[in-house]
Amino acid sequence: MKFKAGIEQSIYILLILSRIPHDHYITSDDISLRLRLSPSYTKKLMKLLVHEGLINSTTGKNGGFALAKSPSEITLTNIFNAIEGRGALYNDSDLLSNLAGENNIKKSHCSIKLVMDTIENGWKALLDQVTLKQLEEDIMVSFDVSGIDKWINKVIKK
Amino acid sequence: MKFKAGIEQSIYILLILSRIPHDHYITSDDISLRLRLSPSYTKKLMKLLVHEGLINSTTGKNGGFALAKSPSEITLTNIFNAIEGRGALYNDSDLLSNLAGENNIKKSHCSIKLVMDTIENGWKALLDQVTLKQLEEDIMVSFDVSGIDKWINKVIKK
DNA sequence: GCTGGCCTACTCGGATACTTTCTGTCCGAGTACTGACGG
DNA sequence: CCGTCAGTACTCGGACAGAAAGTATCCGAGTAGGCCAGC
Repeated sequence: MKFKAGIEQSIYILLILSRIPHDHYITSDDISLRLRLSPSYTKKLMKLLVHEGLINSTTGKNGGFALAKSPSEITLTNIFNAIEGRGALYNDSDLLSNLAGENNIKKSHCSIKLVMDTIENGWKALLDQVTLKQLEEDIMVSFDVSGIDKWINKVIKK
Repeated sequence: MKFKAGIEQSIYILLILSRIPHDHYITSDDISLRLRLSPSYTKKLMKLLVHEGLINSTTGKNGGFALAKSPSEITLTNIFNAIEGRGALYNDSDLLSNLAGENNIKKSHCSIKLVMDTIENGWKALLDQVTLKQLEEDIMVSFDVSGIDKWINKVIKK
């Protein structure tokens, strides 16, 4: 039970995309080069982000990726759903009926499942509070972004 | 990113142990038989629970396991720590320095790491609110436990 | 000189291997009961 | 008859495979720009 590494990588990918001027694109290869990630896996992640509707992709020469929403509209929940999928954290394997014996269940729902769902919802609520915009602002405090912007201007395409 | 199946299994193991009279023991094989779990893996899980100090084990003939704490003192956090380990949910892979370029970090800590830690703490707080006693009471509502207690009286040893 | 079509180069996208984690198994270490033997 | 001692049966405990998920890769599909030929 750990975050996929892809979660962190996606965050950085989106942070880069958030600094690209409107109507411009950047290739996945440029991003993976900068972040020193596997180019193929970066593409795979970005594909997932496209599916989730967080970013747009343009194919062909001068193609690339761009943010589909404003950074303030993208939350960690979105990223989490895109990369980890929407499946529940917890799937009960019906141990309760084994424990209780057959024909002894009054409720259809296992109460442990209920508790777990509650926890999962609380967890999602935590993720929902954090937007990409916030992360970006936090990052900007910790170092000078001009170097990044300079690099971005070199690699973006219209 | 999912709960290990072992988490749920451990919960049920502990629920069984919580209904055993004081100073009595039950073997892992009896438990795995009742819950229809792999006997070996059940032992493995219970070993982890012993390491965490949640249950006691006695070896030898008439040996077995028993709860080491009262159910009200055992939280989901304890179980989680025992099974999943105490490692952080999130390990940053220092992508920030790749993004920023070397020699450009003002702060020593990546702010994303900070956000993630905040979320992880919130998550642990959620788990901490749920005790084994609560789970037991919830379960008792949903079905008749007399069948379980009867079975327990048959298999426990002093 | 302008327009249309074709070609090429470059992009994303999906099917395919490799690695790590999780699950499950087997055999050895240790202890309490049991039974026999001797006093 | 009672106490002691050794054997045995049963338990947990740790080292060893198999399965599943996560990570990384390669090659094909598709598009936009550039070049050339024809008008």
